[in-house]
Amino acid sequence: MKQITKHVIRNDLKRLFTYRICLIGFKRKGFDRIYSHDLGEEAGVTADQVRKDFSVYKMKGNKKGGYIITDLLNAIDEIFKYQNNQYVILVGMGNIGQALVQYKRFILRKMIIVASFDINPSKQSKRFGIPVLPMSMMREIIDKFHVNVAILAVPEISAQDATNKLIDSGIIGILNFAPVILKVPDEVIVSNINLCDELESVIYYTQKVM
Amino acid sequence: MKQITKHVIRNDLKRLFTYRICLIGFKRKGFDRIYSHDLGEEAGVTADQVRKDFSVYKMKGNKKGGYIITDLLNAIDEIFKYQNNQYVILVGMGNIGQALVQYKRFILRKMIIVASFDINPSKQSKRFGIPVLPMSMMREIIDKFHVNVAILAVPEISAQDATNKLIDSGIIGILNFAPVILKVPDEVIVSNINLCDELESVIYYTQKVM
DNA sequence: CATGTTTTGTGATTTGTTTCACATTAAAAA
DNA sequence: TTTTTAATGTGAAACAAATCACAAAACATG
Repeated sequence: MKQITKHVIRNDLKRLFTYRICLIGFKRKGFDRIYSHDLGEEAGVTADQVRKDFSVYKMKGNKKGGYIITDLLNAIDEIFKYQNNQYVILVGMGNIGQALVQYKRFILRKMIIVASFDINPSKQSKRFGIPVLPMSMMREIIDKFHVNVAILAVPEISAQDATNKLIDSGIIGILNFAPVILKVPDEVIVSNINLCDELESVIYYTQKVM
Repeated sequence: MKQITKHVIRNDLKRLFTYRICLIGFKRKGFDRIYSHDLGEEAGVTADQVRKDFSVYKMKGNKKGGYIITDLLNAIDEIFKYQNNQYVILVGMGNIGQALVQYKRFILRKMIIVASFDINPSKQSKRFGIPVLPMSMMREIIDKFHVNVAILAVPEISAQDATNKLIDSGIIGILNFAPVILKVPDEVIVSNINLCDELESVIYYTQKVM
């Protein structure tokens, strides 16, 4: 029962996500090549760091000519395996849950919320674009769509129960918005997003600055 | 114009947030003392790490008796200065923005969204519990409530413009939900929450496991 | 009251990450 | 064609973070 906290993802992999955002931006602006220096500037890291990261993942550029943006994007896509749609489920149709269901960007990245679950039957009748189902149907949906990953957006108090049910139904990865450290078996991945902590940390640092 | 990315906050400070969550949980269960071992178990870190963290911040326990939970919570509160209400503003009343405005937990942590801003006048008439104002009123509100920190939940395309306006109006800390690396002056803190990246990283790791 | 046990507190060590330094290469300039 | 310049690529060095090991303290027990 080891808990893997926040930094589920290694820093260098996180930077790959950042690089991708930047690269897409450069591409949109009409560039097709990029120097480590410029990408670093955009991504907020040193040029050394950029080259080192690419070096680790065997992404090659051209001496003097920089990196070809499309190649980099393809390499990153390859690392994160973007060929196929990834089906996920969502538990908890409160404020956060509803926002996530309507969040368009997931689909652009081939991540599809196939269904959401809520204990409250009144939520189940409302129209959200995807089915809102009772918890009892969880296993059926997970099996049907071969779902591995769930987004957990339930209140703190029911987070652990929901987690147990998810794991019981075959889920092995959870993106958790509840401010609770979930107890899960070793093989289950948990990544926590704590909105209060994030906001608070910004406030903390702005006060340090002054 | 240096961008401070994701890890705005040092790892040890992040762990303090985690410890607090756990400590509140233990307190609720009726404990008033805690051993580093048990807290570590709950927080998903080693007991050594817990003691080391507390040691760094001069939080003292009692040999053989463990730590007094209330003392720890007070010490953490002291580090993050929780005496006063912290006023923040929100920009962008899309899905995410609306969810954040209704997010109860901010208030429990004395973080109060005093107003939100949206260019769309139709949003301004709707009832969300707090005023939804045109961008032109930003400076007035920031001055009135001495706001330092803003939550940015606008579409990617308008994120940089909104950021410029925020900084221009005196904001020095931004919690950014737009998938863009914002260009800001050195003294401005940016913390990025990229929901796609987070979900994707969970998917990535579940696929590694299998 | 002495002895054993449990837990904190922290310097020393190890491990991990970032930065540095420079060899290598390719293009441009002379 | 040779020289200069500007980039990548990566091992080595420096730095940062986590773990280890154990001394010190407090309590429990005989």
